[in-house]
Amino acid sequence: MVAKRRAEMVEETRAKLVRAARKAFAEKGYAASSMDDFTAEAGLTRGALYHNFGDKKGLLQAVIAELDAEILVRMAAARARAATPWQGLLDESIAYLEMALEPEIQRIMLLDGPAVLGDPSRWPNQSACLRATAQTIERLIEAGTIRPVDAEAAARLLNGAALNAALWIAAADDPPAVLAKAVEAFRRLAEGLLGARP
Amino acid sequence: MVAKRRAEMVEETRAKLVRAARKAFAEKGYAASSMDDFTAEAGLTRGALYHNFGDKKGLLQAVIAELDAEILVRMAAARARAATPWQGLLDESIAYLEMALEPEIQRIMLLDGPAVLGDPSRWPNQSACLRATAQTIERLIEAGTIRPVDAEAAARLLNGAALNAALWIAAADDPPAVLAKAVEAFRRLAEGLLGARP
DNA sequence: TAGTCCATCATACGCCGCGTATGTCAACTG
DNA sequence: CAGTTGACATACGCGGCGTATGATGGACTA
Repeated sequence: MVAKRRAEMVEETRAKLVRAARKAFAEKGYAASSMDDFTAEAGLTRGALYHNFGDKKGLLQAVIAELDAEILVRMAAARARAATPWQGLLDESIAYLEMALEPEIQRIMLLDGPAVLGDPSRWPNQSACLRATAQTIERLIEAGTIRPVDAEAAARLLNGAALNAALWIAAADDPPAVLAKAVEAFRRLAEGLLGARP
Repeated sequence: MVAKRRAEMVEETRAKLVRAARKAFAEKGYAASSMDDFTAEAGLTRGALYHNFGDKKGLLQAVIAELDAEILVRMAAARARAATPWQGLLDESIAYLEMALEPEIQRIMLLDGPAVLGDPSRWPNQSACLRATAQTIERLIEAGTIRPVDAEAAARLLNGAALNAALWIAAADDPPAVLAKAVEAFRRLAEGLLGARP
């Protein structure tokens, strides 16, 4: 147990801070989260935070990077389960929509993230899940499933639609019912990307 | 000049505060805007602010209500100029997208607003421009132009897509070029709402 | 193995901004 | 014209952030 390596201890400290911050940000929001509070909860002080992450925004970036990686994995899993590539695009988008309903993801990545760090496409990790969707779209274009279109633009629009729908659903009185409406409307919009029109 | 009525003076004070706050929020963002600073700039103190708007969030709500009303007018104007109702929906959405590029609207309504006040559909004025879009869609359904769909869901998705696209465009290196891509992709998505498919 | 260095974190300090409690004056009321 | 109330200014305390400084214990060298 004792005599750990230096790198291990640093990594452990960073993990503790990210975990505590993630919890605090999700529950109270970024602005209302006191650094003294959640660093203490992690058994540390603000000194460790400033040393490892520079400032409060740096820690938020780290938390977002972690969340983004998790989202990426879950979207890929949804896409992999689909019968066709087209259904894969729909399923990964719906999966994104459902994930965006989780308070942790919604509060940190969809509300505070853009407000504090600016547009997601400018984030350090470049918002991996956005690029993943763009790649999915590009493959569908190459396969002839959907008409040529700027993949990045389409991905941004689809993600934006899902994001906003998630906020709407989460604030609704009857989330499941509203989720169904949103999914149906989303499918209709996405179908606008499909092949030739009459 | 002197001997103004009480109600007039109050309205003037509120207008001054809203104007100063709107400027500060747009330039520095909500969190970085010091109430002491921009109240002083309006020739007042924080006392007036707390008396008229309760707190900083209350003032943000007032600023947003003002912006929302302006957006509503401009969207209606864009829709009115269109040749057909369908083109009206597209034009009002594109107008929204372009307005979302303006730093004032983007910073206050799209970034800080949701982060501080939560989902726009829960705002006091209920986000008038969202309801306007929903109404436009309902009319198109009644006219048979687009297939039946939950109008509110479609409106939320379209607005969300436009909103996110705006953030993307504003942060891009070549905004005009990216705007063109976004508009084209948006049109394609919206066409998914149109009549029967093959 | 002893000595030195430096990364890692804790502690201490000052500044700023928010919210509230209190004070003041002009405007309305009868 | 006296009393009341609304509209705003002033004053105070608290909490949070950032930085500067201090302490400790691995890691490397000879």
